[in-house]
Amino acid sequence: METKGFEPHDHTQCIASAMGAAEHLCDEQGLQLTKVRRRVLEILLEKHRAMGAYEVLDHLREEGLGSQPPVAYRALDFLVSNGLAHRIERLNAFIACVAPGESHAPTFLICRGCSSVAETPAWRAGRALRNVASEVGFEVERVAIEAEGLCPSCQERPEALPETEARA
Amino acid sequence: METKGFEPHDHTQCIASAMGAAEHLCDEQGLQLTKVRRRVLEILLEKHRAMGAYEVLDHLREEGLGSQPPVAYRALDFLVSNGLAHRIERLNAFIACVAPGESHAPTFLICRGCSSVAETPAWRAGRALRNVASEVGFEVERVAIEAEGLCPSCQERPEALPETEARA
DNA sequence: TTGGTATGAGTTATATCATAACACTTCAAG
DNA sequence: CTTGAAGTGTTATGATATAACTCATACCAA
Repeated sequence: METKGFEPHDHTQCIASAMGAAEHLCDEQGLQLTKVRRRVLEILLEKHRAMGAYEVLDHLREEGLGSQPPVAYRALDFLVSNGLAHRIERLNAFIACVAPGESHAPTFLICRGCSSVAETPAWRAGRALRNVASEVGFEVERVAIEAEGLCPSCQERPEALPETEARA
Repeated sequence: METKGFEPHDHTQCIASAMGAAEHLCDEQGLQLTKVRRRVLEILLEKHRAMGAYEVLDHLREEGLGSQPPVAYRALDFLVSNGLAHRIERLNAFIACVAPGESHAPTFLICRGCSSVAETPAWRAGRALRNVASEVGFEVERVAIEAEGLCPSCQERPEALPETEARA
């Protein structure tokens, strides 16, 4: 698994393989990849960026697949619970998982310039966190590791950016 | 710095020293620790847990220090920007920093049983994340590392807990 | 077939979190 | 003193999320 999100790539191929992996996983685990759930995953994959629940809902509504918030939230919860998508806490938004099936502590690099999000394999960060937790007897069930900053292309054109403020 | 949040401790002392550190820091950096800001920090320290902005606001309102959301949010933004408090993305909530002044990637252990939050020094997790980011040219400005799970005492009484679901 | 049960979806209403925009105050620097 | 920057007060609204209940469907057992 590589860091994905800041580089161009064959998107059609990328969607097809992710949907294939999702189908495989659901089949294997006896999960129902229903119409709404499938479509939500496709939408996330097509846009290939973090999307708010209401933005996803707009698409569903246009397609006559549901018009009220719970429809989108339930589908997103299903995808997140089963590792097909992730929730970006920092953005209150969702993004398709780039490597469903692989167990991984999802780790994200969030660009404050262009709002792109890359998922990256920070094994060591996840492991280090678990080690610290176990030292105090904390039992980790899930982890969110999120970095906010600037992606390579936004570093090159600092003019158009929002203000940077003092940070902790 | 030690992990704090799951252990009893001398709370009066803890508040006094944190307020002292805050005053010192503001003095040093020419920041205004105004009445509202000071009181919000005290409230966070007194409760010693993650609090939503509206919960903080309730306290301010009772004390005649402001009654509308922006009052609380501005004070909280000030505290967060200057490292006196942290925002817990997972909870949309805020908590006083246990070690203001020390530069640290804030890292939290969030108990889903009792909602307690411990801040812990996961240096290695932060460093590992920065290393990964730099490999793809991402410039990290701030980091949120949050683990959800069970604190030691909630592990001992699993009856009263909310459901655990499948996790990614 | 019928009826039970489980899961998912539809819908209404509301809770919760957050900020835009503008007016007013305060206070220190020039 | 006046001017400008920072902070605060207030109204209004936007954005995110879930409770609670109903309905539809699939599947299985009697």
